[in-house]
Amino acid sequence: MTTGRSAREALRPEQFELIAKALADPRRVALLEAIASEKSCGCTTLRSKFPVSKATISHHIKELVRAGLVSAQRQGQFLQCRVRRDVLEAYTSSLLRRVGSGTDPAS
Amino acid sequence: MTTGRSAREALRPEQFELIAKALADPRRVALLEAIASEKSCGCTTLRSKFPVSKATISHHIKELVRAGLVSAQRQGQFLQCRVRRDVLEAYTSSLLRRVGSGTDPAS
DNA sequence: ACAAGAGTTCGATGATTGTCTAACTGTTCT
DNA sequence: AGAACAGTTAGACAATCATCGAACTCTTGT
Repeated sequence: MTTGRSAREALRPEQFELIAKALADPRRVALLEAIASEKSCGCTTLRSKFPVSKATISHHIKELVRAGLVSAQRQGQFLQCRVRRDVLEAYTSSLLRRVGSGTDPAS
Repeated sequence: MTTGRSAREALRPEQFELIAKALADPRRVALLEAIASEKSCGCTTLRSKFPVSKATISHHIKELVRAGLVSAQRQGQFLQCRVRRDVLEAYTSSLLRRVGSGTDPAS
């Protein structure tokens, strides 16, 4: 389904920073991992996997959405969230590009 | 010089977390970027590029070394530090692998 | 031995942040 | 309408962290 070109190009510095900060908390990465591996991933479902309150889950999801790593939409009373793998890949690409040259003497 | 197999395989969770935290500070990423683009990169050289004290530079470098993203050795009174690009790549690989499946319905 | 320079270590401080409880909004079902 | 459930928001608190100045170690050159 072609993914849309969306985040394939470079990230804006602001988003780069938001992503890096979002990934800095191990719990949040675990959450991201759980979202990626689940089909439906409401707060309550996720909450049953982590020993944190639903307020904390909600907060983490908000941060992940703010960083662009996750897209979420209400489905009735539930929250449907999916991992934006393209954004994650854009981040890793940007990171490798920024810290790329220097080691290889070919440049 | 074949790089050694070093960090090609998966990172230990502990190091994964250290790296993520190390990359969370924009200044530290900028520092990492500067180290990657410079040949010699002592604290004083780096300090001239960022408006921070040498104590702060030293602290950031220590964190980068602790995370394994940079290797540093004293060369006389100077500090010689290089970016461990293999470790950075191991991090991005681990990240993509962890948050990998789930979006594609093929599994 | 002495001075100057490069980097480290030590507290201290202000800002950020992960977490909680409690109160709130919105949805679904009877 | 009312109860139960899903998620959000607000305020508070503790922990972490980036930063600094100052004192320290180690090296180099005189």
